Amino acid sequence: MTGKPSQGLSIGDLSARTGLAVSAIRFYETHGIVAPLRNAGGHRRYARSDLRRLSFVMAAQALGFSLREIAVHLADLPAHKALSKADWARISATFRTKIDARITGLTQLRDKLDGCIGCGCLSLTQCHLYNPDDQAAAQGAGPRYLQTQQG
Amino acid sequence: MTGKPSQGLSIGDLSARTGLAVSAIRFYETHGIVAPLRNAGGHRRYARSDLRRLSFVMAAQALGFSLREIAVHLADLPAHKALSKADWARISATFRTKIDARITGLTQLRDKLDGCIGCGCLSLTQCHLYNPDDQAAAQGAGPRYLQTQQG
DNA sequence: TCTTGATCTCAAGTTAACTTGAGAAATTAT
DNA sequence: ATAATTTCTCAAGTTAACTTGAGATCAAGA
Repeated sequence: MTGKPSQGLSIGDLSARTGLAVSAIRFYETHGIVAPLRNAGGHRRYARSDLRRLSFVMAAQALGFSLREIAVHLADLPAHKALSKADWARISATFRTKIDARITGLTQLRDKLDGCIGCGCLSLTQCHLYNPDDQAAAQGAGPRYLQTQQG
Repeated sequence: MTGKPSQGLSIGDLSARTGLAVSAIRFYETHGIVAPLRNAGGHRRYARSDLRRLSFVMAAQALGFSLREIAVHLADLPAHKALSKADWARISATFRTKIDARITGLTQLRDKLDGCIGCGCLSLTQCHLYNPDDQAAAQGAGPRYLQTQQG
């Protein structure tokens, strides 16, 4: 800890409390997720609410959301000003919806996978697993340039 | 379609039937996911069972599993020989387990997120969301060099 | 005051999962 | 037999999400 609560938290403080690497926190700044002020010497000074922002980012990422998506949601909030409980509740609710959707998608795909074990289908054209509907259900990994809209 | 069923499927056939790009199928080969034979001219010739392999890969990816994980599971199977129904059932069952785990993780995180809305916690040290237990629950995105073991 | 230690900036490297491009053979269609 | 496709190989580019390294400056304790 810096010991000087007068000027807010240092990047090292944030790192220590969130477990994020200092470099990651700086990286997030370039992506508009946090926007710290600077002290006289040019060092970043964070508000306590930034802890909450970062915690939200970490949670959302663990749930499989991309930084871009997350940034969009955080953009809805006051930039520097502290997050109110209402703000937090609002974005949390939005995410709850997304999480629910994702769980639903996974459940459906699981069930269809079960179905496919029995059906022994080789023809993908009629395989449950490759209905376009399901594709949207869970977007997983990597640079899939086609069809990777944001759902 | 090639029209000559004598020699198996061409890479273009696979592409047409799975929707995967030709380049992606070649890429998968370098990662040990498919291992086609070659005809006289050096062109790849796939078995029908490779359609099933690729379909499995696509499904698993949609569920958020990495190619590496998928490759490990497929390595359990006979390389060139056709997948038996039993083989398919076995890996599907394994994946079912993983899917279940993922759903469980998402559900727990959702509930904890709900809890956090109410608690208004700013101290991450005691926030439900950042219990190490939960971290393992869902590994989402990106090169997280630390702590990204394989679960 | 001086010496570590923390930060700063900026460029470049890394992993995953592919795509794009170039130049050259093999296949297929006419 | 030709032209038009398809494939082949291999190198290099792309996106996301960060990390690593270099050289310089700021801050804090002995």
